[in-house]
Amino acid sequence: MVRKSASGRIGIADVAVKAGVSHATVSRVMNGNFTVDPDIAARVRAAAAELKYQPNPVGRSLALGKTDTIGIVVPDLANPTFQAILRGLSRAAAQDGYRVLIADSFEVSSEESILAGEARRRCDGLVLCAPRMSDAELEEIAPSLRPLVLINRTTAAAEVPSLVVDYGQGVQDIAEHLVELGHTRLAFLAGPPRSASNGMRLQGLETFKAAHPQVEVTMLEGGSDFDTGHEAVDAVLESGATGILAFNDLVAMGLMSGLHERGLDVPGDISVTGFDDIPFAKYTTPALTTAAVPITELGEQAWHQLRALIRNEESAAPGSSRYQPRLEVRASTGPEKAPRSTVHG
Amino acid sequence: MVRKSASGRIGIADVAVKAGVSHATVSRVMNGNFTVDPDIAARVRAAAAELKYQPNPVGRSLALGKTDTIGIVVPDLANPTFQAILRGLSRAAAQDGYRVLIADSFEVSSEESILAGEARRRCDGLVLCAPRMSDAELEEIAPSLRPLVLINRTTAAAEVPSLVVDYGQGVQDIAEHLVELGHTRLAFLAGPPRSASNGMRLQGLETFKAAHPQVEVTMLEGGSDFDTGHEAVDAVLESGATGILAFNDLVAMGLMSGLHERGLDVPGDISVTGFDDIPFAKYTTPALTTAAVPITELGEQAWHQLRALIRNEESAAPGSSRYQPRLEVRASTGPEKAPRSTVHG
DNA sequence: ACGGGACTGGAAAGCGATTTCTCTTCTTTT
DNA sequence: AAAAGAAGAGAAATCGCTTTCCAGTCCCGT
Repeated sequence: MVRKSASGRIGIADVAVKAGVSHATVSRVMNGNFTVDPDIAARVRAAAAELKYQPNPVGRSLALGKTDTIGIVVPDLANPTFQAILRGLSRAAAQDGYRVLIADSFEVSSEESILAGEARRRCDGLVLCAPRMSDAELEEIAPSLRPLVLINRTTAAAEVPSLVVDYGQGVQDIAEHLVELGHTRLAFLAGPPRSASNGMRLQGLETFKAAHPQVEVTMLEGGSDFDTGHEAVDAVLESGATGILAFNDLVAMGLMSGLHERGLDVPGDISVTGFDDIPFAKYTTPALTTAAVPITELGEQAWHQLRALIRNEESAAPGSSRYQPRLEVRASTGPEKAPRSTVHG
Repeated sequence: MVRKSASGRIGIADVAVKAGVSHATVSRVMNGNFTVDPDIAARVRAAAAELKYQPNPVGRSLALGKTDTIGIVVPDLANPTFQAILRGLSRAAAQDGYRVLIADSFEVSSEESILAGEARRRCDGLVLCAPRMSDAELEEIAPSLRPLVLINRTTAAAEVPSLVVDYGQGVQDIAEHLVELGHTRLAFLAGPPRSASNGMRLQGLETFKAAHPQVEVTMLEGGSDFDTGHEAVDAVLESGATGILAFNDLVAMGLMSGLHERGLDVPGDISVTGFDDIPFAKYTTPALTTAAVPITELGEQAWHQLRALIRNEESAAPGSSRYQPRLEVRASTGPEKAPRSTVHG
């Protein structure tokens, strides 16, 4: 009969009794401390095996002051970008024996810092993914969240590395590509207003406009999902633009679908571009021209940065790094046809 | 100057000192125990606020014997189906103040039970998603994992509710639909061999074949992602089938993309169907005919079942439930054209 | 043969909370 | 006014484990 120590599960005490030693010795054996007589160690191991003893991680965490768990806060778990980051992070962390706790803020920026704090206290470190909170708030809470790694966001707070994708450059590359194809009237379908990556894209477009004064760039309201793109068809057509830069691949796909329903040809009538190069982008018809972001790798790198912080708080803070998107020209962009209207304005 | 109790963070002891009371009293106040004098309670609260005290969840967990966290084990975090389940689960659990810890087994079935055990010990309950392990192993470890909820898998172990989608019925519905359109030669692009849901589909097809002896059904090897579908083009064409049942939407999309590259028309030349009705399915060209599975809802229901188990182990074990897929006829299926070859075999 | 260093393993002190137990102190009742 | 009862708050036990501290053992050199 297996003794149960008060609670329902087998504890270190049960093993100690069965092996006829103190629980301190059991602990030593379980943790590979070699100051234990091999015979006794064997006896303890046998007892542990027979009882199927597994140390309670909560007790362990309390004693050790670490949980072997990291947290990640994302604004929207439905977004493929964040899913990919999560996947990369989880995979990399698992290889080092760490688990990941997820927190979805559902784009409610006011919840973010609370969520982050709660997650952080249960973990050894935190990855904050494209937080929607203000710069001021971020800078204020960042220190209490360390070890902390930021993704697609930066902060002035010390010891907080951040990994950011250069969306501004990516958007410029795409716009250049469209211009080279002869397009002179572009439209940008924007993303969520609070998204920093949307801000970076807007900045990139400003730079582009400065360099290409002859190109007309219309800004359209948007979002980050299929429906946004699908619903934007009218606005896009009204703009008269022939080259559309969608916030991301999802929006681009929704838009293409909508254009298709209107009987318009992509890229014959209108060229459409996305951003991110999600796995689906290759398989749309026509295949989507987009800017590829090594997004899973981003999650992986986030772990490496976090690991460095966790392992050695003194270590030279690993600098923040910047990822350059790579233009992927596919079939959804083509040369501008004869303009539908000769003059405008 | 804020006192730090040994560790770097502010503990209950600091608040106790600052408020001039014992930590027992602080605990009482923080937990809404009303046997504390209002004046003292106010003093404690003030001290806690000033020190920005937040109770350490690990210490709390040890004392309370609960972590307010649940775990989920999935075979592949890259799979949209599991992502959707995770999303539903996370959202529902968050509403009740629970967090979720994720574990990805990367389709390595031998790791699954270890992973599950480790996750379970850190949590108050576990959701096992489409486990790839054998029935015997599942039944053996299930009791030690309780409270446990299974998704797309059942077990004989007691007190383990499971939520399963009736893939068999769904496949039959799709096949019927194709037959009604005049197709007499079908092909099934199978999924991962160890997947139970693949097994259910195969069973469904057997039932279908028994009911429709005149219909030829070819079985093809496959997988669960885009590339599988894309690479299956040759095999599909060789089979001579005019109606293709892909394992899921991803495979269907990959296949359609491949067929498109070969200059074939869907559904003109070949009809293609998917399974799951992922958000993308609506937006492919042509829009994908598929069987819709309320997958996010599945994650949500998993939480409800788990919650019932956690809250009251005595409660009538909530029965297992079965979800019926709903046929979504879209544009990727159409009537069979004149057969490309009159006779075969 | 005896003192000192290397080993072993038990006892006990945390880790940071919650909670029971107990002792005051203040009310209330007779 | 005395006894019984209620209420409030501190001391101490717990949760399950790790780890320091320390008391014995054993072996070795002198």
